[in-house]
Amino acid sequence: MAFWPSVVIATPAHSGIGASLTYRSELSLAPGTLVRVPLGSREVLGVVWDCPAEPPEGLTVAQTKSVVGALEGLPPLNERWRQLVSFAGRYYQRSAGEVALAALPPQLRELDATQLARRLKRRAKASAQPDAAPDGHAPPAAPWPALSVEQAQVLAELECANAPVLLFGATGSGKTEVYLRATQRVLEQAGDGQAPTQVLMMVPEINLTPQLESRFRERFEPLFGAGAVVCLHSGMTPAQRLTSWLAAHTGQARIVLGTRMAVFASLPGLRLIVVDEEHDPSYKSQDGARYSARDLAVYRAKVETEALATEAVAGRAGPQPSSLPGGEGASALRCQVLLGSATPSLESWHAADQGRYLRLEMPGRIGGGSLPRLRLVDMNHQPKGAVLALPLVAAMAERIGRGEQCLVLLNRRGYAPVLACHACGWKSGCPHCSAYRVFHKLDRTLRCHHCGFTERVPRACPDCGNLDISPVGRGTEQVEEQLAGLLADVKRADGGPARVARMDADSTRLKGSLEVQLAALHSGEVDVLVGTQMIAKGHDFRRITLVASVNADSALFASDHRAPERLFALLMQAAGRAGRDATQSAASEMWVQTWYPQHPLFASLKKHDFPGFAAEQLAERESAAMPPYGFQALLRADARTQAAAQAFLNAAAEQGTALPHRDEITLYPAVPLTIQRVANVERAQLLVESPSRAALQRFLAAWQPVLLACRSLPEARGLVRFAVDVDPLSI
DNA sequence: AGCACGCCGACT
DNA sequence: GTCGGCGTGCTC
Repeated sequence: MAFWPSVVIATPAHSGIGASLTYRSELSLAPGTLVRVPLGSREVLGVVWDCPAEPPEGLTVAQTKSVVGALEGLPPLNERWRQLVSFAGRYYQRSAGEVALAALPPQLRELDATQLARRLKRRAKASAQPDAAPDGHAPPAAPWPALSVEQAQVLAELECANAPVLLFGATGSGKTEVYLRATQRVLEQAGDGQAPTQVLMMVPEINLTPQLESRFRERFEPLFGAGAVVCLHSGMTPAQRLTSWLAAHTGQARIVLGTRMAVFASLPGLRLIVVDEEHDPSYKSQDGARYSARDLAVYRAKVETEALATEAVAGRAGPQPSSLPGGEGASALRCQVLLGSATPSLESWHAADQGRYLRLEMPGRIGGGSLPRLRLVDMNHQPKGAVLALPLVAAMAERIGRGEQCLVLLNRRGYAPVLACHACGWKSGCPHCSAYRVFHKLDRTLRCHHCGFTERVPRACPDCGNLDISPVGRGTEQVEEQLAGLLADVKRADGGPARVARMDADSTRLKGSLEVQLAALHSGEVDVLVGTQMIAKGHDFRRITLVASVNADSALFASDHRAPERLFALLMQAAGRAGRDATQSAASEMWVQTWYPQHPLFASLKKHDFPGFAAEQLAERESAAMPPYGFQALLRADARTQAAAQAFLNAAAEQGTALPHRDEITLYPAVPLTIQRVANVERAQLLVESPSRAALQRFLAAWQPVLLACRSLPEARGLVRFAVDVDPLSI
């Protein structure tokens, strides 16, 4: 008796290999089993997708190789996980194997069987020890904070929701406490006999995991043991990732906290997925399979719920009566998804408008604090060339004198985005990219933020020798320098001089320096913090009462149709950093310097009226048949010449003419990207649009072999790579 | 993507 | 005469 397992491996989408490869095995292998298989002259890790006892048609015995072996001791990946991976592969036009293997910890690929067995044994031993094991319902170490009326209301409605929930909560409204309580409720439910209940908590950025991790640990480790909370993100070492992944896969970890990659974690007892700051663009992957972790989270919750319902009907697991009041029964047997944001994505907002998602609102701040007042500074009425408006500087000085702190936001690191010669017009262009190199004054370098090419700043103009070369525009380094000068005579409440600091990717590059800088701010050593958007996100600063955005205008008129949405979210999020301490919130302010104070975005922002803003934006999107009213994909091409990139795209469009659903598809002409060349690679793209998501999907699937063929066309010589981006964030 | 095979220039 | 350049093509 022999079996013919179909196995998925880490083949890229365009390798020409279909969904899976068929091998031979003397033993039956459960779907989801991890196996080592021969591939050419190598041996690779794969996942069994199916294991029939009959060989597939059109495949001879001579063509098939035998499975080398299964990874012993590792339970197979369950059907829901495989369904998620299959869907992601199909939807984002990649192979299931590529998605599956990318979702597994890289160390699993290199680990040999004996090593793995040893690790698993060690884990089992550790969990058998009493101190690591949860002993039921020990009281929490510290009393939990009382819930606000809004929080209690939301939690009550969440409990009976049977659709994805969009939690629309103002910054400071206490969304995190809602996540914690919802998590607690899930973890106290009994599992289905095979796995204890689990929660997936996602955040957009690695920077935000440590503080959330400590809150979750503090809350749940006393209840569920020391290993109950694990993190999963790309900043971890391979060994840590493997440990966390195994803990989640075996059910020892009850909470997985992570970035977008965590959406693929193996969680056999998954009952709740939280996507915090669900509007954040970081949830969309920009390489490999370009998936949206938020969208996949919604899909995953649906798959898990359906499976639980099926099991309940089959009576295999049966609903275990939980300790919750109100006779939960079948409604407890589901996996919920909770999307949280103060400025939801228009996609999620629209879904809530349509009733596909349940919208729950928390408009008020904890402690009754109010949101900061918006102060618009019309830069047309400020002295020419002023980086910081005088009234803003005066307001900051006043607050420093009172012992309060200020945040200055500028989305550009370095000293100035360009260096220019006034005699001959030379500018600090990058020789490898169609972009300027940024002047970094601190280390006297010109740095390309796209390819990394760095040189010392020239003493004179490289073209004409003129010594008068000067910075154009401003970055965080410059604003820090100017503020230090402008506030030099300002005294703090304790009589000392005002202190200005800067926080951006440059100042936090070294490990641990982010924590050091945040600590300096918290302890009051710093009065004014200048920084990029990283200071606008999530951090809970207690003594900030003034936030200023110094250069927001570029986003107002960007060609990207999502730019206003992103700007609104950024300013709202930044404003949320101010007045988090309710005793100070009444006087807190959000300053915005702009040349266009009449722009409608500011009118909505002033009223803190996201629903009004969203309605306007959605109306615009609808009239332009843009998402979420229409559906898009991009075909992107990288090549040695722009001509080759465009030739490939045009050929692909031309040869796509006869494909199914072509009449429901609009193909736009190939165009170069805004930054046309990066690291000497020319980039172009072609927009694909359709009013129907299904039509777009079918067209893209049928297009795939055409793209493969176009790759080897003579006019596409020099093509480096191509990729399809479904539901792109920017076009 | 790897890793083969394959057909043309500068070295022991 | 070989080492090796990276162009095409395959991987059950």
